[in-house]
Amino acid sequence: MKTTIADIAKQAGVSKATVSRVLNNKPEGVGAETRLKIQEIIRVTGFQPSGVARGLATGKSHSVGLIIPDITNPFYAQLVRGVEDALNQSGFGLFLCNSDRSIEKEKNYITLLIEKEVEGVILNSAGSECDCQLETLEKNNIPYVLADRMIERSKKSNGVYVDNQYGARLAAEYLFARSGSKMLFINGPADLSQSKQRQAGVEQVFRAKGLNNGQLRIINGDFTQESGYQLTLKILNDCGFDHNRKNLPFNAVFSANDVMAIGAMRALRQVGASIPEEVEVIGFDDIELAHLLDPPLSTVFQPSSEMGSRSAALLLQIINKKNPRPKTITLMPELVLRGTTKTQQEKELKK
Amino acid sequence: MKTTIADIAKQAGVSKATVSRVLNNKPEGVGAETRLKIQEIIRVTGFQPSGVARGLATGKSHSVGLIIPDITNPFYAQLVRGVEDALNQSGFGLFLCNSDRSIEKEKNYITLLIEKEVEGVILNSAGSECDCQLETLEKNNIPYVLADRMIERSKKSNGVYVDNQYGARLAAEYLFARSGSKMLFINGPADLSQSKQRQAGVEQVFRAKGLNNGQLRIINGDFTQESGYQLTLKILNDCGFDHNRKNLPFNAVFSANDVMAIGAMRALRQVGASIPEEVEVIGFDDIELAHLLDPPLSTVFQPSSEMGSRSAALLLQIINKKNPRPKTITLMPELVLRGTTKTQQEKELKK
DNA sequence: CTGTTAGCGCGTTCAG
DNA sequence: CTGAACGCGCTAACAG
Repeated sequence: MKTTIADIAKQAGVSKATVSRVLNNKPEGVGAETRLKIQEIIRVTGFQPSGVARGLATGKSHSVGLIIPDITNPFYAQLVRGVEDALNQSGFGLFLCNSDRSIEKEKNYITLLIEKEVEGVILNSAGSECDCQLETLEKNNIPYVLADRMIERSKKSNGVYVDNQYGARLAAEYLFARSGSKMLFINGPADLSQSKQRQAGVEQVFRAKGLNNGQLRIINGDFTQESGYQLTLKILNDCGFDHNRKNLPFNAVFSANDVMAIGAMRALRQVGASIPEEVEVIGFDDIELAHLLDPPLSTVFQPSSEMGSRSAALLLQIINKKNPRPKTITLMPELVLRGTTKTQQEKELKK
Repeated sequence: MKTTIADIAKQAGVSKATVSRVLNNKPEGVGAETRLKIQEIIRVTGFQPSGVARGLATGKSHSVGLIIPDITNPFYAQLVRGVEDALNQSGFGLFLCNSDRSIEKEKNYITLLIEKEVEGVILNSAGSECDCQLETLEKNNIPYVLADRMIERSKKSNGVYVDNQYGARLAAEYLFARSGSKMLFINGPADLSQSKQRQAGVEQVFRAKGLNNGQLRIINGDFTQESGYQLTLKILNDCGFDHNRKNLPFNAVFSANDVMAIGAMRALRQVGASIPEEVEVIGFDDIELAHLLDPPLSTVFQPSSEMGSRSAALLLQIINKKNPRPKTITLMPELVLRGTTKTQQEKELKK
């Protein structure tokens, strides 16, 4: 069968304990000669100790879980990459879980992760109102960090966030800069913390500028390209938009992610509205392909990969008991102006 | 501390064995009453058995590893999603590993996975020449399936592939259809099986049509957008391309993946070559955003998600001993014509 | 139908 | 410096 620590011990003519000691690089407790001899045997035999058995004995599985909505979304792919890289440097394994933002799937995954005895969980998943999953985690005494997903109780939790309100403000300030601007804000699902914060940012600018209700329309999509497309198209149709009459119900679109922005652009193009001349568009995320679109998508950049690596680093800190009290890290987004917005220069000129 | 099966047993006034039996839903061996009683205790106490301990006892970790180059690449993201979904349905956990196509990283990950005692590995990673990782896997008696990555010895291995040669032929046949066509083929890294097969496909059509050497130029990129851009631009410059003289060194580009195709498009646009009028472009993969580009990218569709789910299903079969002899599944790619190619209709008309 | 006894492979005392 | 013995939490025979 599989070779074990006992086999190595027998071959070396020593006891399992000694082999264990060299396996774990215990500084002392083994003679230099015996150590070399055992190491040699391990080398030639290609022996690998069982992490499972070790986990049982030490209570450390050396693996963590990561729950995200969907790896297929480029934003999460970046985040996962950041997590994975940071984790791997510390020799940790990563269980990947796609929840599709379903609270039920998320619960099942948490159950799975607990069974796997992960040492920690990074969570970015379903809605914000139900936090029973976190209770389960806490009851089982397994630490977690929230990535880009604030929830009510998260004030007491560890988390890595991006300042969504600030990001939304950046976009809103740009789009509301010219007088007579009318914005369509395609927000994410209403129950998400990100959505609430971004909406707060938009409304903050809206109020500061003293605009009227006709100048801001907010709808909620589900982050898919299709929803951005359908929602935009519906509004266009409902308003009885006629390209010849140039009666566009808005001249600016701010979308809570790039993918929906792309959907919106598709709808706009379909009805013959030009971008950015007639409608300016700003997305959120800055996925890799955003600058490859035509016109290249202006957007609010989120440091997704960094959010992942910081989350992982924070979790590792907690696991190593280096971090007693809850800590929150906030990363800053940036406005990236490209082809779907009129240039700043042009705006200056018009003044 | 953590509650264990022994605690439950004590509370129920039975032995650990009995609890274990209801935990594993052993059809018989437990009285209906006792079973209900134990189930109730488990429910209220929220007890979850340790998969680690179970793994040690049964030799089944109920988790598998997946090694891919980079989750950030949309193609792999799709594949991972397929794998994860299929695995999760069977209650398996997934260790995700990004190798960056580095043989060393790949080896380290395999070591990690062996320590984790995964029950199987799905592999799509580094070059094709070194197969010592597979030997390690075999020596440790852990089954694996190759996903979209044929290697020399893979004839004897389980694998799920897409017919790359056929896919390349589809593209080449289209692009070589009109007389006087000159194709630039941006292939992937030369050592990859996919690259070899695609090149074979292109050359097969090339020979069948009896074309001359001036009509096909093959270069190797590394699947990044930047490489597609740089390589295309270099060729354009080396030929002393002058937009006014209309001396384009090729009128068709076939790229081994969509991302490089996008890079090539960027280069073409930069020098003022129109797509598809002056240069037709076909990519490979059909990533989600391909049809959102302007013009929408024509490409060879690969069923990446299905490749993932089929790989996982196959691996599970093997794990369950249902699949004694090596099996190979080949999926078929499809040519998707969109805006970067002149339409078929137009070609018909010109005849 | 249920309890007892042994391990699974490793880490960790505690003697020697 | 080293070995024997025990335990991690659970499953799997084997008894009763």
